[in-house]
Amino acid sequence: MAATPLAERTGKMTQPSQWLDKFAGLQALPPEVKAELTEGSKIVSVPAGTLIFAPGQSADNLLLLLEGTVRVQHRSDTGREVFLYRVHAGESCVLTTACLLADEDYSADGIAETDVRAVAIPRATFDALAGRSPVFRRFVFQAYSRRITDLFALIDDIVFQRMDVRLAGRLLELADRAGVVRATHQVLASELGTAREVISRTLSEFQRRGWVEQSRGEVRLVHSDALAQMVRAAGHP
Amino acid sequence: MAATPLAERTGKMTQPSQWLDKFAGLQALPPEVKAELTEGSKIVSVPAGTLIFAPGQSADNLLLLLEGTVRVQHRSDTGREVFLYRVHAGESCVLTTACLLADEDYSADGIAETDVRAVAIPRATFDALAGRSPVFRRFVFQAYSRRITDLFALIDDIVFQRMDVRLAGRLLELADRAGVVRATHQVLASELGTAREVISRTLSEFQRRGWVEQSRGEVRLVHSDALAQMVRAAGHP
DNA sequence: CGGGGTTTGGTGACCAAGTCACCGAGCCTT
DNA sequence: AAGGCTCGGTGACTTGGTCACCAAACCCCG
Repeated sequence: MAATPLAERTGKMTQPSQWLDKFAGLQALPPEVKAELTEGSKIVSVPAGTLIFAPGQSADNLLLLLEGTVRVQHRSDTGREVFLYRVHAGESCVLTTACLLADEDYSADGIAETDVRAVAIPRATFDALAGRSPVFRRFVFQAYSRRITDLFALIDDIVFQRMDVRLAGRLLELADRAGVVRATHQVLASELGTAREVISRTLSEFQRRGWVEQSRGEVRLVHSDALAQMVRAAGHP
Repeated sequence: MAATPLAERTGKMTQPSQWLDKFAGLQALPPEVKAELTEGSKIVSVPAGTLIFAPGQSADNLLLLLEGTVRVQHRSDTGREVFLYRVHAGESCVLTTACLLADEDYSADGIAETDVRAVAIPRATFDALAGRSPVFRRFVFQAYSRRITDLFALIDDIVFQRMDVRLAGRLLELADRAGVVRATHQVLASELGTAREVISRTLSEFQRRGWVEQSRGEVRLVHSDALAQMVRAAGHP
């Protein structure tokens, strides 16, 4: 499937319900509601790096990700940024919905980390479905619930967990199948809400122990068991 | 008004819409929906200290607070607790709703800090109204939106703000009209997700500067301007 | 190909905050 | 009055964040 950056096509697909398969919570929708959903939404593609939403502009689409990842972060009054969470394919960018129906400005930035394909459900369709379908409501609130749980976990990670453990965990998450993480120290620092120097020092320590190897812009996990072990040990002290 | 601990009365009040006045977002409901809401809900009172909801038990009421405050905190895997936010009269305990409709367990504790009176909207009523009324949906999502914004603010407070500034701000919030905060160092510490020693040291410093006076279990703000000034200065660096 | 600028990472010094261990002072109960 | 709490204070140490600066790797462009 060739990339069609920024292309938008109408929702009338040859197989209307095709993308619905990606979202378990929507399978149970009655057929006519499925039809309404596919009719009333469209598929959008955006290239990596696009700012998908930002504070000060009210969202007018709920996005359900089909491919790619979106990084959600918050820019504080002091100008600095905190990474909040990452939306993966098969998930919805659900926190925008609060603003959708509340007509409030979104308070976080969403940035496409990769090329992204997503279903965009406009406000009118969303509201209609939220009114008509209990299953759809359940889907939305379930997504909420998960996201909020994640945020709570993030908060106590920040408050209680040691930096080395958090970094180890993040490296494992970000590594590709070959065990390589393509990210600068600066990027890792902002993911964890810390300073670059701290990442540099911690990675040096990991390297000294033979757990990772570093080169400019990437970290190779050569002993990911040890990292995983560190994370596990910290989970149940 | 005498305390009637744990008493529950049916929602059929002499003036059905009386409590609705406390919630601006619900004023615009059409009369018949207001009636459905007051009929289908009840008013509950719980004494200070009651555990209102907790992880592992699925919530089955949405609470709208009429009087009192509820403290919401998260107990981490490691057993420690983080204060998340406080629900005041006129607000709803909205994060439970996600779990309400999603049938998921709530991931935080809610504790009545004072005697509390609240409207309890059971799952069935909530779902019916969410389906029937766009205004009600808007109310719910607006409450969400605010709460999430607060959580984001909390996160970057934790990540970027100095402890002394955070403590100053919290003292101002918790003080009564006389400028007295009734709380042990331990309580203040857990509100801010830090250690008691840090609070003790910071308060000693405030005292040395003549901003506060301390005695067992309470802090008197004798120069709250200075505290406010410190908070203001940190807000826009 | 070589030089200048930019991006990335490394370091040391310092400060802020969290942790640990321990103590003593106030308070309550009986 | 005595013993047992809760509450707060303190010193020593570790971890993490900040600042100032430098050096190596990369990039671009003439």
